[in-house]
Order: sequence, then C-alpha cells, then structure tokens
Amino acid sequence: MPRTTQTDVAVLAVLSTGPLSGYAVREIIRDDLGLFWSESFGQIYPSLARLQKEGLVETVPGERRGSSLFRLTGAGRERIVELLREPVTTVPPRNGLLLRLAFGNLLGARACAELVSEARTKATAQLEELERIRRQVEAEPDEPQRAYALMTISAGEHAARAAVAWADETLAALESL
Amino acid sequence: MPRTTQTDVAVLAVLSTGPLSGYAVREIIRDDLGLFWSESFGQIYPSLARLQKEGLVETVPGERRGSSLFRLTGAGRERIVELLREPVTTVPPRNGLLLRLAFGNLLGARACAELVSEARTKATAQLEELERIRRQVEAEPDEPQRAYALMTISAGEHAARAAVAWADETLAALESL
DNA sequence: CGACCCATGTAATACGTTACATGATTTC
DNA sequence: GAAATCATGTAACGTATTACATGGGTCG
Repeated sequence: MPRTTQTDVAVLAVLSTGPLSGYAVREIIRDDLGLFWSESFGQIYPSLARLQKEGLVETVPGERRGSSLFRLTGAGRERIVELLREPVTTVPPRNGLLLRLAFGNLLGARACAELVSEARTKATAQLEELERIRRQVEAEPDEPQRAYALMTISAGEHAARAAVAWADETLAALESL
Repeated sequence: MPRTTQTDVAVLAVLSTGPLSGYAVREIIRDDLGLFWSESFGQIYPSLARLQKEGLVETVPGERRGSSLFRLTGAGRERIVELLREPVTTVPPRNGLLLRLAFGNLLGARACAELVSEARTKATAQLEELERIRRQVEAEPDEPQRAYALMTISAGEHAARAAVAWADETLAALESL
C-alpha cells in the first residue's frame, strides 16, 4: 500500500472540475474514473473533512436547502498540481487468476481453461463497454479534457485486447495438455 | 479489499511444492511469483502460524540445527485445492498514471508525456526481463509445471507489449496537443 | 572476526471496505 | 404518500506494510 493516501489526490482532482457534494464526488469517481480508480464512502467523507481542515477545500451553499458543496480553495488548486506531480505509486500486484494458473497442476487443465475463458469473456465485455464510452466521449465538444479522456479509454482498450489475445493463446495451450 | 485473506492461498500453494521455511516461502513469492503476486513478512509468518493451528501445515526438522520447515498436511493438500477453486477476487483498480492523465489539463501535456514515457521505459524493461525468464524456463525439463509457468509469463508479455503500444500512441497524441 | 545472509517474529501504523444509522428531497 | 434517490457520516472489521528486535550460520 502507498505511504500516503491517494484518496486526497483523487478527491481534489475531481473537485477541480467544480464544486460538488461528497455524494457527487463518489459518483464521478465511480462512473467516470471507475475503469482505473475507486474510492468508497468510508474514504471520501473523512478525506473531505481532512481537506477542509487543511484549508484546501471550503463549503459553499448548494441548491438544496441546507445542503452544501465542497469547492477547491486557491491553496487546494495549488496543492492538487503538487500532488499530481509526485511520483506515481503502484500497488503491489495481486493477480488471482495468474496465481491459480501458476499452480495449475493442482487445479487441473480443465478448471484452468474455465478460469481463462471467464477472463476472456470479461475482457471482451469490457472492450465493448469501452467502445461505447469512446463513441460517447468523441461526440462531446473538443475541449482539452476530451483528448485526455480518450487516452485513458485507449489504455483500457489496449489492455483488454491484450487480455483477449493472451486468453486465446492460453486456451490453445491448455487444450494440448 | 477481499473478504478473506489471499495470503493463506499463496502460502499453501507455495508449500505444495515441498517443505520450506517461512523465509524461503517469501523468497519464492518474491522471485518466482513477484510479477503477479506479493506478500510481506508481516503477512507470511502470522499466516503460517494460523495455518499450523488449523492443522493445514506442520513443522518438520530442517537441515540446520534447530531450524524447522513447514510442510503441508493431508488436510492442507485438500484445502489448497478448495481455495484455488474459489472465485478469483480482484482488487479495486488504482492506476495512478491514468488518474494523472485523466486530469492532464491540470498537469500539462509536457509533464504527461514524461509520465507516459516513463511507463514506456518500464514496460520495455519488463519485456526484456520476461524474455530472459522465458528462455530460462524453456530450458527446464518439460514437466507439467513448465507449461503453466509459461502461461503466466506470456500474460506479462502481452500486457507489457500492450503498454508499449499504448504509450507510443499516447505520446503522439500528446505531441499534437 | 566482520559482513552478509538465513531465519523468526511483533508492534505500530496505515489503508480500505462494508454495514449501519439517519434523514431530506424528488418523483411517480 | 411510497419508493427511489440524494446526502452525510461513523463504527467495526479486515488487510497489509514497515520498522524494529533478535540471533544463528557461513564465508571471505
């Protein structure tokens, strides 16, 4: 696990697009960043409280009576750039499929083939989903944002296509065992 | 995070190849499974103690005076197959590079290109490393084990090649921004 | 005989999810 | 006015890393 929580980075980054409720922050993370990022409520709310105490976000009255939105302060706007500049921390790998395959002799070729086949199905489904999202994003106006969104989509597409190719190759290998 | 610790699965699986010290278990996980799995000492030793209490592993005297090795019991041998049969749990995604790219307008095209370039370098290095390991494994006798090891290596190769292709495409896109 | 590796373990701390508790607002 | 959604937060629990503490064996 990373030394410093990345939650603050994600929350600040999302808030850089405009004032939002904690609930809305979570929705954006889930719906727009969900393919490569995730946060739970249990992380987001404490993070917002922390960031407010540090003066990086402030609350402004929302549309709903009594509701308030979180907005980046000037300090917050500086901080998020600082944070994004910090080196990318990677989580230690934990690939359950490859662990099972590495000990495939315990599981048997048949069961392994099922697992790989499942992975292939998931990858093709993801590929379709990504193509759908791509069309949607490409329909948006050509703001600088769009180009960056397309890069993250493309990363998913490359990974998914690689997964499918690997699965096909691996299924063939398992067949001839 | 997964509901039940996957550490026990990995430890039992490694011990299925023969009796080992806790230290040796960690070495195998790091050196042989490191490309897709990781465990720290702080997980391995408590796991071994737990597994021993459950009667899934037992200790046998090792070669060194006073040292003892952990060995799977019959129950342990059954259990590991059960555990491997359980559905693969996936960790929620946390891709720091894609998070930065998604908010690339905050970071700027130049800094983004540096990050992507770094990722490309890492991927090519990994590709070379994997080819080295592949040659090494291919030199081993053709036991059933070998075929499974090659599948995990191939997964890494596909992923690394995809990463390189994506990086090239993305660098070009950033150039024309 | 000093450095390094083998070996075991614990404590402090951090990270993260899930479930629970609560209530307002909107929509049908 | 019932159901769904918006909204906020906490508590319990589980998972995992890192640093620390300790000592035996090996090799130069």
